Amino acid sequence: MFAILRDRIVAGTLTPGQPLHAERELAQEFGVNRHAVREALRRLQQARLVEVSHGGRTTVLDWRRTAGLDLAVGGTGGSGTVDLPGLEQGAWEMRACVGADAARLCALRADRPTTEAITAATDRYAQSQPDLKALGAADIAWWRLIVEGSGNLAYLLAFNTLVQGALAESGPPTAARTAELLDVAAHRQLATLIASHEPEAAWRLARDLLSRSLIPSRRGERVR
Amino acid sequence: MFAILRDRIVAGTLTPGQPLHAERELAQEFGVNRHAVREALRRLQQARLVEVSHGGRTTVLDWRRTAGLDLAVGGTGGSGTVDLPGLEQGAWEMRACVGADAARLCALRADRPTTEAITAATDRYAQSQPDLKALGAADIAWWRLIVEGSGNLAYLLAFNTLVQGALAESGPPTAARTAELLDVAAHRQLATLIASHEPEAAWRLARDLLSRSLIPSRRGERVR
DNA sequence: GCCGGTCAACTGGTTGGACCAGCCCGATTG
DNA sequence: CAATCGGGCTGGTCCAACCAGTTGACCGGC
Repeated sequence: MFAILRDRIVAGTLTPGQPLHAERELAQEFGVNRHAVREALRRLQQARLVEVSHGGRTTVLDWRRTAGLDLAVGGTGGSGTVDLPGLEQGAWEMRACVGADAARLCALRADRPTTEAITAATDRYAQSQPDLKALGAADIAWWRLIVEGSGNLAYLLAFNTLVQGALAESGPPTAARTAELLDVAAHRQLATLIASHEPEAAWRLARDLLSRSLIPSRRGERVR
Repeated sequence: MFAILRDRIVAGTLTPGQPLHAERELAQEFGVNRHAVREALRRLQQARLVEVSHGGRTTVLDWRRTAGLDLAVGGTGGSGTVDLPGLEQGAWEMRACVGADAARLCALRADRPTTEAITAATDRYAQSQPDLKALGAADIAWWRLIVEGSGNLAYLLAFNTLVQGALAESGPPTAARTAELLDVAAHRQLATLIASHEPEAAWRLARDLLSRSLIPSRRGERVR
């Protein structure tokens, strides 16, 4: 219900400004109770995909202007992720951009316990090396420590969204992503740069490391 | 109802793993019908602040690990923004980081109509100069074009979240922010760099422009 | 003919109560 | 003691009203 309407909105089947059917009608159309409709509409409202007004009709919003990053992660697992061409590519670019700055801020701000925790996590990361799946999980845990160490709440929340959303379980990792995961040396070096508080070097290394999984952008090439 | 529970969770009054009261109890406590409780819980669930399981009890999640960036923007206006110390500072940093990369990608990818639209928006921006409020609105519209021109959907969605959330209407602009808004020359120059497809220079200028409104970070200084 | 108030018919918002479905845990029973 | 069963909790769904705003057509007076 929620997922269906959401998909229709982002797909453009329901255009911005267009009034949705009345709750009672929707209930009949979907063969479901009106309360179920209302809960779905509440979720659409929170996702800022529709606007409801007491007495008036519920209208579709322009999601490109109103929807938030959490659009990338459906609901609590079950609802299914939204299918937006280009979103995954964008998520990887965002990971590279924000991850690098998080490493920089972490090198700038992290206190002793934090840097030690990162070093310890680096060892755990190295030890889970043969298994790609375990490596991926350890990589996420490792980055989480850095993002937390950056002291930037917005980065932390965006990190959660990306991990649970567009970056989660998108099939087998690409060759570039595999290469990134296997480069334990770079991870170790980044941990060292953070521990020794070298923001600029940490930023540069993190940027290089995270940019590997990106499809190179050429002039005029639009992401879809 | 939603806002109250949300605030209790992020404030730590309700700790992760702790089971929430039953829906029927919550309805009685808040003096409201159970259906209203359910709608609030649905929203908490979508915000990934609680986990509900049929038959079991609804439990509080660790929002630092699960909540997404949209936590920064309450609901549709009315619900009120969450009060999370440090979130606003983090949001400004994120704006600087993502905005700069968006400018870079825009310079890399934007086609002719897009660059022309940006140039036109720059003029509109310059013309709304005396009024700080109008200038701020024009600034947002201007940046929106750049973010859209970057072809990165994740940036666009995050931009929406930031604009409507932590960055929205937080009192009068600071002196640094005012200086940024009044620097029409920098805006114009950035538009030129984008139109002439110079990603590196665009990135550098955007980064400088957007970093002005930031509180400088010193070693060991944690953002709260 | 135009203006302005009124009212009926929508819209979403809330309520109460009943019942279904899944989980948990203690009592029962082998 | 262990496996099983069942009752009483949990959330999930439904029906049937009624409240509360909004809208627009209608009708009277100017």
